[in-house]
Amino acid sequence: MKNNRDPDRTRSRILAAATQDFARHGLGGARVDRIAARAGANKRMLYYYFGSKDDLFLAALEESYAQIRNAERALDLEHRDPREAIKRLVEFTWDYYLGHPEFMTLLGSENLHEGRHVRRSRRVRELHTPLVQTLRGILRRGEREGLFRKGVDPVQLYISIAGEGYFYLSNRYTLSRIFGRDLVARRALGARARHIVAMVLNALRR
Amino acid sequence: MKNNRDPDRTRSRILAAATQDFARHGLGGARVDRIAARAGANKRMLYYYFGSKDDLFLAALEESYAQIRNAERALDLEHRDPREAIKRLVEFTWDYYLGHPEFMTLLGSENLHEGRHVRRSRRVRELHTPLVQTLRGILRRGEREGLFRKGVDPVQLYISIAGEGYFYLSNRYTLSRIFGRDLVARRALGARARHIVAMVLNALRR
Amino acid sequence: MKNNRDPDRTRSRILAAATQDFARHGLGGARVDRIAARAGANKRMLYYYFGSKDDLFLAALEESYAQIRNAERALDLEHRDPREAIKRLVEFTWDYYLGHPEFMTLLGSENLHEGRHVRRSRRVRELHTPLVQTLRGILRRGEREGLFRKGVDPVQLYISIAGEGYFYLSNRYTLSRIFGRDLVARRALGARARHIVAMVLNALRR
Amino acid sequence: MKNNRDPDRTRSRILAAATQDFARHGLGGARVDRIAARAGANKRMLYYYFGSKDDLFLAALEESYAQIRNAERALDLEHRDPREAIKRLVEFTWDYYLGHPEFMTLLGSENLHEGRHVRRSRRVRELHTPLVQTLRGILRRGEREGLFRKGVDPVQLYISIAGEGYFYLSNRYTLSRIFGRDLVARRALGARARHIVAMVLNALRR
DNA sequence: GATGAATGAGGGTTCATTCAT
DNA sequence: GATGAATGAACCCTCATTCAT
Repeated sequence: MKNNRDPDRTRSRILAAATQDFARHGLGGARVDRIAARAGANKRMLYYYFGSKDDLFLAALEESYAQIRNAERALDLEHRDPREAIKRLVEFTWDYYLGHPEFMTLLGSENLHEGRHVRRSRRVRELHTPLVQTLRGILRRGEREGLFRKGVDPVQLYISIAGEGYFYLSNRYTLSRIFGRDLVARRALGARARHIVAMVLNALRR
Repeated sequence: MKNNRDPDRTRSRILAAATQDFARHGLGGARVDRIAARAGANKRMLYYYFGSKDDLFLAALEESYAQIRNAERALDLEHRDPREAIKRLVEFTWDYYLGHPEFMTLLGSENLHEGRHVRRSRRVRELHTPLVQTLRGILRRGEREGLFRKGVDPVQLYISIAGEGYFYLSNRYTLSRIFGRDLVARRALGARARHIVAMVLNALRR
Repeated sequence: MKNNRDPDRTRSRILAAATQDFARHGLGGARVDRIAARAGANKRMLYYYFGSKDDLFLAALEESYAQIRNAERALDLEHRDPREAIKRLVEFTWDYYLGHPEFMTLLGSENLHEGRHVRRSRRVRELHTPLVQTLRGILRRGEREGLFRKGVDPVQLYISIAGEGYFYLSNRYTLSRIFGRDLVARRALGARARHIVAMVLNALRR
Repeated sequence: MKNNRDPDRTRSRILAAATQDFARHGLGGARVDRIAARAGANKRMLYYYFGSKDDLFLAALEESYAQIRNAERALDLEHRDPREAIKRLVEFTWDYYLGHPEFMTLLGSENLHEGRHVRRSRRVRELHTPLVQTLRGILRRGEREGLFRKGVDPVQLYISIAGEGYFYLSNRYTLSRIFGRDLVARRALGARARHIVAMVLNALRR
């Protein structure tokens, strides 16, 4: 059951294992040995394909960004009623974080290291141009239709939408402890989703 | 320049150095040698006063929580107009994160490790009971006075207020990169502060 | 409940704690902190009274030697029938090792370190002169009375008597394992005692 | 002078160096750095091959047990006159301890630690089954031929044979000191060998 | 493309001992 | 006689990376 002689699968198995390990333990806490073992690959292969632990981390991060942006594009927000579009985006973002906690941890690690990997990546930058355009379009249409108040910056809005979910989920352990509540109980999650939608939509009202 | 024979100062110098190093490098990335050196103390003293790296991390975290909650209490929110109180809290929270980036990184580390330190800390739990009471009171008064919509959960609201600032600031490196903007430029920071205030107050409107 | 101002008790408590710790963990494995804690004394006192860990070890060893030789002298072997005297000595030695396992461990440690403490101790040497004299006397009387064979060296005999018990008891863990028997079960201990007595008495027969 | 690329030699060099260091300094006193240096290997290799200092100790112990039992088997005791067989075993055991002092120290360490390594080792247990069988056979033949007294337990006898040499040699430093004799002078060693043979054979007589 | 063996720098922690009071 | 605070050397172990095959 060796994974010999299927370079693509070897590569992608390493990347998957790495994403998992980086997510669970952070960049510094991830272990090259563990990643190789989990991927069923020789440690040397990891260097063969990715060059270094840092490069592997960047590859994992790029891949994760690509995935969320891909899923986002499929929402088809441009052709919907502005309020509906915002609601969909809010719910999608919440659900995505909920379903992909590793993505948040990857972001956390990258920011702990002051974005030193992402800075070198052209791909990451390119992935995000469309997102801003789309949001700007929705906001404009909402303003014209008298639904939204004026002057809302699409970037600020996106960061708000993401932040409402990110902070709750990425910091769920400390928040659960300080507030004495299990914030990831099923009912709590549902309540949070409704809260965020209400917050954002109300905040945009004229 | 020995720092002999002033146990309190030695202890607090170690704690300060530790907070800094944990903030900059995360729990795993922090170095016991570096902390001791920065504190001008012998490495052994760190263990003498705190027992282990993990216990030192918890001490740093508890201290940080205590500081933000102390500052928060000084806002005297109970005796203010509900809208004013919320605005002050929002601005305070933003300013605090802005002025204490190490606090965010500490939280990030603790959550990466699934809250395993904070779980053992009674102190952290106790520090937060008053905060929720205060917020609940403000929301009630706002409802009674017809200013705020009903049914807003104080815990959810607090997480929103904090999340709006936390995500923007803690993830400033990746966000700056993906949106192609310097999010910590002075003007950008001012814009974000205004955005958050507007978001939260608008969201609470009846 | 401080043990202030009773120097003799402090000293002897330290010595007792040290003997225990050296016995349990060996010279290298013993811990100065643990000894002080167990003695309810400040660590500095240990150095005040004994000078160093090594000197403390020697003190413990000397004290232990003194105790076994004292108990031995009380057997009053000189005035007994030679066979009876040997039997008493064999049984005493066995019982003493059984009741004072820490003595064996102390000896083990000292020999691991090639006797470097005992070499400096005049006291230890002096403690043992009478023992050889006594044994020599018993053997001579036994020979004259036609009970024992000739030419048995008292030192060799003593080492045999001690060795029969020492090896069995000091190596009880490995021996129990390799022979698949619990050598310190009550019945096993009784059997060993009888075996040793029989061995030695039979070996001395004419 | 790199010792690259000969895994078997590397492994066995580490094991040999470890055996020496454990023997000389005990388990606690042995130093991983020293072992690696003496083996001409990188310290990391020690962990690569053996996992931990404790596992390395067990490996050394197992290997030492295997060696003495191997040499013992070569004595071919089953086909000899019972008295001759016992004599050969006694002399072999004495000579082996004399020639392999490290084996005694290893046993001493293991027992200081209450047999915690050997307990996990199936190999050690298995190595010793044949020995007891052989001794039992010799004793039975001796009884039938009217040479030996009845009721001697082979395990007890073996422990006596080993103990007579072990105690004398392992405790040679303290014993030499307390009796004021050099017990490892050539003549003393010869005398001890003769003493043990005489003791054991006389003790078995009918 | 793939492998097991090897490396050296440094990780957190513990130690016996001493200083200032 | 007694104490808490301080020291620096060293301990076992782990890491990302590279070499030889």
